[in-house]
Amino acid sequence: MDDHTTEADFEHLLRGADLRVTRPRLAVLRAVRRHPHADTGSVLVAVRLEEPAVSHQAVYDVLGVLAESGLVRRIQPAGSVARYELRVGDNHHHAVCRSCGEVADVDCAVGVRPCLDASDTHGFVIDEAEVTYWGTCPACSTDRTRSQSSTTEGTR
Amino acid sequence: MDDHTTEADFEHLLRGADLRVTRPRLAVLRAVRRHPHADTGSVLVAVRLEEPAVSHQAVYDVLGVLAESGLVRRIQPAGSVARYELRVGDNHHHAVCRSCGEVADVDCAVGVRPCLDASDTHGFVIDEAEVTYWGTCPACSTDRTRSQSSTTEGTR
DNA sequence: CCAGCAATCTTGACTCGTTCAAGAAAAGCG
DNA sequence: CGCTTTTCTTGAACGAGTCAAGATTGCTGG
Repeated sequence: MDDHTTEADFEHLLRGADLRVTRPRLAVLRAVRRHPHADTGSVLVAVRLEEPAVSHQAVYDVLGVLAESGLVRRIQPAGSVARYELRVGDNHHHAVCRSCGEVADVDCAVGVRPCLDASDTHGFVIDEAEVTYWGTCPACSTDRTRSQSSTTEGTR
Repeated sequence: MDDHTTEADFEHLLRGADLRVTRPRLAVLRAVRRHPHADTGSVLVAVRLEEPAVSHQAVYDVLGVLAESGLVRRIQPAGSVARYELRVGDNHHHAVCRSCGEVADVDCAVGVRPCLDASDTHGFVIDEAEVTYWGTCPACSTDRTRSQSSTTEGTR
């Protein structure tokens, strides 16, 4: 639950990115640290636990600039809203549950930069390869086994 | 521009998937064939060129069932709306332009099923690995070179 | 070839994540 | 300690996608 990144660390991160240090920004960073892969709404709720006066727009703005500055990473699996995480810099990937949307970190087996070498990129200048693993999370796997009958399951 | 898939082929595809053959569905299939990676709005416009009376809801429904049945593939890069393509069955990937959203097909260099072997999936049962290459398309690369001064460039 | 059922489509309202805009607040500089 | 610029608040708006109810239409069996 708790983490070792100190308040001062966050302050350094912000200053290092030429961003002003504000209460909303620190609160957002703390929220994202506590809730990896949280969507904007969850971040907003978490932020307001410590800073009740922060507007939803501020959270959108903050997450936006933090993502642009590379302090947080924004992920957005198909069919899901935007989610955020603090873990940046290491090219890791994500497993997404098709039924509940749960996200888990996955270190690429191949090592750093998985299959960044695409054969023919049609002239595109590629700077990043993102891998998303689709499947079923442990919780949903169990549910499925139990209520085997459920018809409408696969996609949607 | 034109394609070799005949009307009869589409009919077979639909019947094979236990789907009724309707004018809207055939029109959607033709539209997706003509416009690979088109979003729903573009598909709607294309459909109405031949079937003016088709509702937007019908297009959503049709694209939905076609995707569920595996007759079309739905892709949705972060920050983009849903896009569709006919090319299914071969595990190919996509290059997405960060500046204009253009999408191009990319055959994975590693062969079939790229890095589907994730090291630790935290108990997730993975059934698919999706790779998205992020970069700049040829057109946008050229633009960038020309107007080198542009400051706000990177993301967004 | 036609009746009947179920799947599909039309119409129109509505949700929800996200963005836009304008003015108030506060961070950091000199 | 003011000033300038960034950041935040407030409140409205946008747009992709969804929901719901009733009208149509595809397909099956007689």
